[in-house]
Amino acid sequence: MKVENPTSRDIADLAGVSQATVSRALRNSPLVREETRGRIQQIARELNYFVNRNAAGLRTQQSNTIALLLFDETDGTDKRMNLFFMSFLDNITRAAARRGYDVLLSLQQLTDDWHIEYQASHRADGLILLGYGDYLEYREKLTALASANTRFMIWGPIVKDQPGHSFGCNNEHGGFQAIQHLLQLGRRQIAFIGNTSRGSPEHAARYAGYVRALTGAGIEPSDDLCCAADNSETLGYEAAQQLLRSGTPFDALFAVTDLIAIGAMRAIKDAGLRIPEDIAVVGFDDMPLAAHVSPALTTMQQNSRIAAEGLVKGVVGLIKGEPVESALMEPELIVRESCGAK
Amino acid sequence: MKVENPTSRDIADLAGVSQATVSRALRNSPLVREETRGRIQQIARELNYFVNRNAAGLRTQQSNTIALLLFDETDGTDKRMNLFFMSFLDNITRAAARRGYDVLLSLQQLTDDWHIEYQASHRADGLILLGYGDYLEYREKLTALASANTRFMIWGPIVKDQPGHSFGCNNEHGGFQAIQHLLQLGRRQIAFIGNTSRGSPEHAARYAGYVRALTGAGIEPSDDLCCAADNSETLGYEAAQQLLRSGTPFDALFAVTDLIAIGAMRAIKDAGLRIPEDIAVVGFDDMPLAAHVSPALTTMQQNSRIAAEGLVKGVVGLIKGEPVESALMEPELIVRESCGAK
DNA sequence: CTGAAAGCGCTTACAG
DNA sequence: CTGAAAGCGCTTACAG
Repeated sequence: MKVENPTSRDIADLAGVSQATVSRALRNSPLVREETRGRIQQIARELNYFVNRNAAGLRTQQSNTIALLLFDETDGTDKRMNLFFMSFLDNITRAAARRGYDVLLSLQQLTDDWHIEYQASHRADGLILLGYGDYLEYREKLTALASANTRFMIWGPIVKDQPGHSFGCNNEHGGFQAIQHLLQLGRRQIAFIGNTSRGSPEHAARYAGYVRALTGAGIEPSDDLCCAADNSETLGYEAAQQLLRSGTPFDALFAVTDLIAIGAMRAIKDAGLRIPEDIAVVGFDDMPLAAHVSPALTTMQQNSRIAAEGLVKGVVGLIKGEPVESALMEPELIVRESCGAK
Repeated sequence: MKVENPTSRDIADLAGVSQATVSRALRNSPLVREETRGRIQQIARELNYFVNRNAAGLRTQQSNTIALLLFDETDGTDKRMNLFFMSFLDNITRAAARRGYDVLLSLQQLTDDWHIEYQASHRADGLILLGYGDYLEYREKLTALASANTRFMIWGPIVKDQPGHSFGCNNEHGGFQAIQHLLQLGRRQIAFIGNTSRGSPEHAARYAGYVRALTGAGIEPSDDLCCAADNSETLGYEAAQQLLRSGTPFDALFAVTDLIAIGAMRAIKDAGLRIPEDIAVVGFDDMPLAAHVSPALTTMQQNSRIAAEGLVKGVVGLIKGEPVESALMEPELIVRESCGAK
């Protein structure tokens, strides 16, 4: 009774129906009489039959797969990946599975330009792009993707005139909240570390929130308390060192990412200062590390479950031809020790 | 000239050859005259053509895809994933890509039993199973997989009579090296935290290395210095607390994983003791966190690039019907601050 | 409610 | 070196 690699035809033979009826029954078509359907499904189960995805995909021109393109900006020296992505991955596969989609993983650099290939080769019905970095650099790639009619969602901010759809975090409001929190704790000289250039719109938005909060409190943001740094622990360390050496005093520091914050905290400690007593620190991301550094880092959390849901819902919508809007989710302040609130 | 969704037939028409010749040319068959081949490939490039994977897969009965099944034992309370896996994922996709394979990602629980489906549905040609936990519990699943003729590699130890092939870390030798290191630094009362039961053979093997090293140095391993704990920071904390309270003095601690070590370090600090002065600590895994805790954790590193290579090479071998042997790789001692060597 | 038939786009023996 | 033809295993109009 066992067939090696059963096909719908094998089931049809055993059930005494046509192959077409088997196909219908297995897809729960109401066209098939319930009794027949049950019998067929029973046989399929016994034979350990599963629909051949290649055949079904060829026929329907779908793969029911989403390609997840993760491009991170590790520069070779700093091989650490953005740990926030791990739970992101988890939640994305779950959100996709809930909708009947598999997830194809790729962690190549975005400098290669075979992303289009995923959809063109019918391996994926749509893409999700995850990564931090200089969005201006990607602009061209995104345009190519869009013009190739690729369905894709970008994890990131809503950027004017950027091709495609995105789902991201309300970074401006996140930055604002972080500073509000520090202000409420009585801090007045709040330094900022992060890249505020147009090339990293997410970080620039967090900076904009920083400026708005300070201005709203009647404090003039000072260039002397602002130091640029890309997302790495080492660069955070160096930036903090620079701020400390510049002589302009500050009693709080908002780092545009946790990784930068952690580097900065090390610099502050190396300078013999205490956290949060002398300098309160707030980060952004809530990567797993954040809860484990000492003191534990207060940070703006990006909920990866919500993010994953937004992205997957987006691509699936695009795949199905439904109208999709770019959207933002709200980050949440997680109060730990580094800000001095506890 | 642009065709919406070009097929090999479109190219054939444009090149004035048969569709079969196009197929051959695109696969670089030496059967096709070089001039013809070049012309065809040129046209394919211009049309942005990519072979329809569903059609090719249906014809060849292959998917050129490996499914990566990640099952972790997060108990709901501790949602942190084993961070070691992130770079593992990265290296696995790269190793697979090098061999022309895509990677399908799944992070479902192994308690579901659809893994067989991946191969039966022709979505993947083989599987890689990643996860820590009670291997005895998985035994049944593995047997089912094997009897369904599924090609799979397990990341883990070589277990007697376990179905399938595995690639893992030489945990016994790793444990041995960790203890050797502590002994060389003059520590004599070395505590152990970790699960030594048969259910976690990897951890049990590390314990075996611990015992061998101590015995070799003429030290009788003491049950009073050994405390069981599964892989979590919280459980590591509690286990260390228990050891400290028990009254049996110790000047070093070997934790069977970094996560446990990090929890234990917190307990040691909370007890007012210094690391490494009072108690030296060594972990296992070298997860990204390890370098960032304070003091930085000395640990046995598992090289994820080598691990990924071993696993991918294994499945691909199985897929191609080549003989595959289970194997082990050697972990490497990474000396940081927590052991007191620096 | 069911069946016969077409066709998705490839790869590959077979024939020349 | 090239072409005509079969067939991989489905899904789905079309007909009854």
